[in-house]
Amino acid sequence: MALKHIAESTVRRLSDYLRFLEELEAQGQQTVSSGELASLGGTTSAQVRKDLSFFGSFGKRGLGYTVTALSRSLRQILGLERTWKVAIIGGGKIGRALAQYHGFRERGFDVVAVYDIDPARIGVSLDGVVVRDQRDLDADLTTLAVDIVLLAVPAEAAQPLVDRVTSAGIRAILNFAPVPVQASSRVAIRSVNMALELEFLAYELVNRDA
Amino acid sequence: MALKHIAESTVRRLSDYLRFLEELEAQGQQTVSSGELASLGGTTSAQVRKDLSFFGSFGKRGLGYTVTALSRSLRQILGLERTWKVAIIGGGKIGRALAQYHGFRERGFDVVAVYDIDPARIGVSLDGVVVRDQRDLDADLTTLAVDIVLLAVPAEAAQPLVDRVTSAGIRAILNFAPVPVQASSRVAIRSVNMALELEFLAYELVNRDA
DNA sequence: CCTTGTGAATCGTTTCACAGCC
DNA sequence: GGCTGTGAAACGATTCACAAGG
Repeated sequence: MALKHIAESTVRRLSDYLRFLEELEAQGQQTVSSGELASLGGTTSAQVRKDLSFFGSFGKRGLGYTVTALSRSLRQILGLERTWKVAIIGGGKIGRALAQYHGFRERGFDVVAVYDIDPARIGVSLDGVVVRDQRDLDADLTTLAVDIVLLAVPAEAAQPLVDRVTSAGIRAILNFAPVPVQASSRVAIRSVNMALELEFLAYELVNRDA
Repeated sequence: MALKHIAESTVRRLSDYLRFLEELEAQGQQTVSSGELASLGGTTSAQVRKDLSFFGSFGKRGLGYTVTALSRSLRQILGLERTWKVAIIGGGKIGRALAQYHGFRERGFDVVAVYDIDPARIGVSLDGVVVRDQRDLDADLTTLAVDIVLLAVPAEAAQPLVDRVTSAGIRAILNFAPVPVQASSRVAIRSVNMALELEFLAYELVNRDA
């Protein structure tokens, strides 16, 4: 299963579906239809069924999907049956906010270390994680068995750090620096660029129904 | 110009191009080719030319684009020739980090107000912006002439606030709550969901070259 | 010769529509 | 009757390839 390449948009929607399923589970709902999942996520029932069909067939015709079973299947597909170790590079405002963000741990992402180069920031404790010296980074990535690196550093520091952590074997990076970064196709990179999101909204404000 | 609907991906790339152009401008470079812009942004020269072609023809054959002229054109297309007033709802960790994030002001987005419902947070000053009582929100949105609202509140508070601010006339929202929110098609909404980005990376770690 | 601008071709995703099953 | 699963159709975005201009 999952032999072909799956579209990024599909994977993101699966995450959304999982969130809804967990809510429905908490409410004790037994089954759910593709139409119901669709309206929660702002998509269509056909889209939901197609998304799931890439990975198998999980529903019962005439009935829908069993909430708990589908929920478990999605967690397995998304690789959420284990916890993942996350290191944050950059102990500035964004790095600190990320380190203290509870939503990560809730979903199985454990922040195991935060790094900075500024001595004033090293040693500070953030929700139980102490900021470490960035010189220890390369060794730590291996000894701590870090899976995912979050980059919360200035623009000019981003690409060199991508190169550095990928050399150390990291294969997944979430970049918050306001600059596109590149790595080998073996490495998964996502960028979150908040200023760019605002620029998109500015564009929409100027051009929507114009 | 810009009559047809332009793909979101195109608009986002235009923001990237603009960033590169500003760098090149700072370095004093006079002209730039589509290929050069492409390699900076990790795309192709044909993509760059196609993106620009939706809005006009900005280059000279055999020569490329004049850095300053294209830069100005893109700023105009993206609606960045004016500043935009931004209000942040939620004075928790994320709201505070956003309020103090310098990257917004640098790109013409002025944080004019931060709101919270917790009396312990109200009155606190964040980089010159004082956290206000959320009860004042509706009136303030009009009197302060807010253009864009940033939502940095818990999941369950997000949709009600979307409804509330859109009723007050807001037409652009950047949502940081970890839940999809919906509004009329007159309103532009973007969501930044960091846990979802991590889940995508987890999926990639499990499935890439599998 | 170099590089743009763009129709045409390709590729990928979403939507449609219906057969199959509960 | 209701709802899934899925080929086929429609749609949309990217890439190709080349004519035209500097």
